[in-house]
Amino acid sequence: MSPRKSVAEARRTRERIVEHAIAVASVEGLEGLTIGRLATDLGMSKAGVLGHFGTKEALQLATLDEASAIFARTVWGRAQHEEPGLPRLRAVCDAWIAYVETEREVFPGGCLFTTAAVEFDARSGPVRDAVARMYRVWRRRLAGEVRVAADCGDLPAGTDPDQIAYELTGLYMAFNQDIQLFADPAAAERARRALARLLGQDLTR
Amino acid sequence: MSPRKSVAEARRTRERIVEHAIAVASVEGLEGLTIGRLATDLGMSKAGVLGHFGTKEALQLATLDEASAIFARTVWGRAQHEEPGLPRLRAVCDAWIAYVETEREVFPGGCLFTTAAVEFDARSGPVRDAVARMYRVWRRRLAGEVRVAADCGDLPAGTDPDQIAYELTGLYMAFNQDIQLFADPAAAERARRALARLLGQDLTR
DNA sequence: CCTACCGATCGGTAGG
DNA sequence: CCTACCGATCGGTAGG
Repeated sequence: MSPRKSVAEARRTRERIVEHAIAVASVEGLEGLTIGRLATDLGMSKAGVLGHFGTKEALQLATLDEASAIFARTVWGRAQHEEPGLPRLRAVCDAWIAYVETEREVFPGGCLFTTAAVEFDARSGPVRDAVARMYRVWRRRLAGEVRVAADCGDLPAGTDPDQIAYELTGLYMAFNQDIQLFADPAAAERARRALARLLGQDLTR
Repeated sequence: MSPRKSVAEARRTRERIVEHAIAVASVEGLEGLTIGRLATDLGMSKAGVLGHFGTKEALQLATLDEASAIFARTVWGRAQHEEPGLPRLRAVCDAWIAYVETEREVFPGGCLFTTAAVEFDARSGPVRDAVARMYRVWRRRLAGEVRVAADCGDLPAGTDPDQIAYELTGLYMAFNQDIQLFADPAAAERARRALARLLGQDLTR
């Protein structure tokens, strides 16, 4: 019997649980996510699932954390090599559109953050706090990139970074809705047009 | 014993249930809404609550219907006397901002439609269908008002009504989030500025 | 509108 | 990681 292998296997099991929890939560919400459902889907016992986290709340936080890592990797990571300012901002927004459009296997019910934000925005507790913190970080990063773009003249002088970050957030919420609620094939096109108005992006490229 | 009075009382009880269901659902969601919770809050038995609707799904649909009536009355109703086109569109958007800001007693957890849309956008069934239908109607009305405004020259000639309606939806989703998740006092100001950009609205009036 | 009840499922624990 | 179990609550029904 090898303790090392056992530890590695346990970690792998935990990863499997979280990965599936993300998929379930994107459809049912973080509250609709249940231990029993996860156990059945993964062919485990409820105690086996819960043992990795202790409480449902800890499972929710772990699910949120991993979703956050995927989002950062997919959207922000892809734009990291671009120059700070408008080039990187455009790359981020393009990656964001692709993320909402193509990550349907990871998030079959759409962006988990949109779901979690609306689900917990009227509650209190650690999950709500985690969601709010993630949104704040994301908005601050967006606004920072807008600021650099404005400072170097790529965006108009009077540009308000927080305002643009706010409008970008709304743009992607509506985009997510067009895809999830209406399954509208024109959704991405509309999102890109809104983006063009906001950032003066070249539509023809 | 008066059958008429009894019927009227039953209707009044039903209205009380729906009114409270709206408040609870705006915080907990339409799935988080439970018969037992309603019964306790209203000092009734579960059977007494459920008897008015038959099933939880029927209760959810009744709650959604009443919320829709309130929304239509508060947002669209207030602008009805304005001239079709940009004047009415502006009045609708102003009323919409006021609605999100001030209807906190009716919707303590924020706009029920935002919550319901995200909660059901990845599911199937009558509730999802009802939510989608309501959003479609609302978007079509908005787009119609934009079209009139563009036709009579109050908005630029190339204006795409569906595009504007899409961007307006996103604007209000982000606005709702700023209020609910961040309790940001600058939320309304930001929403008005986004509106100004979108509709060329005069900010000084 | 009530009491009394149903089977199913919830999050979680004990003990191994 | 499992089985076996806990009290609480879920939506819903029977009968009045």
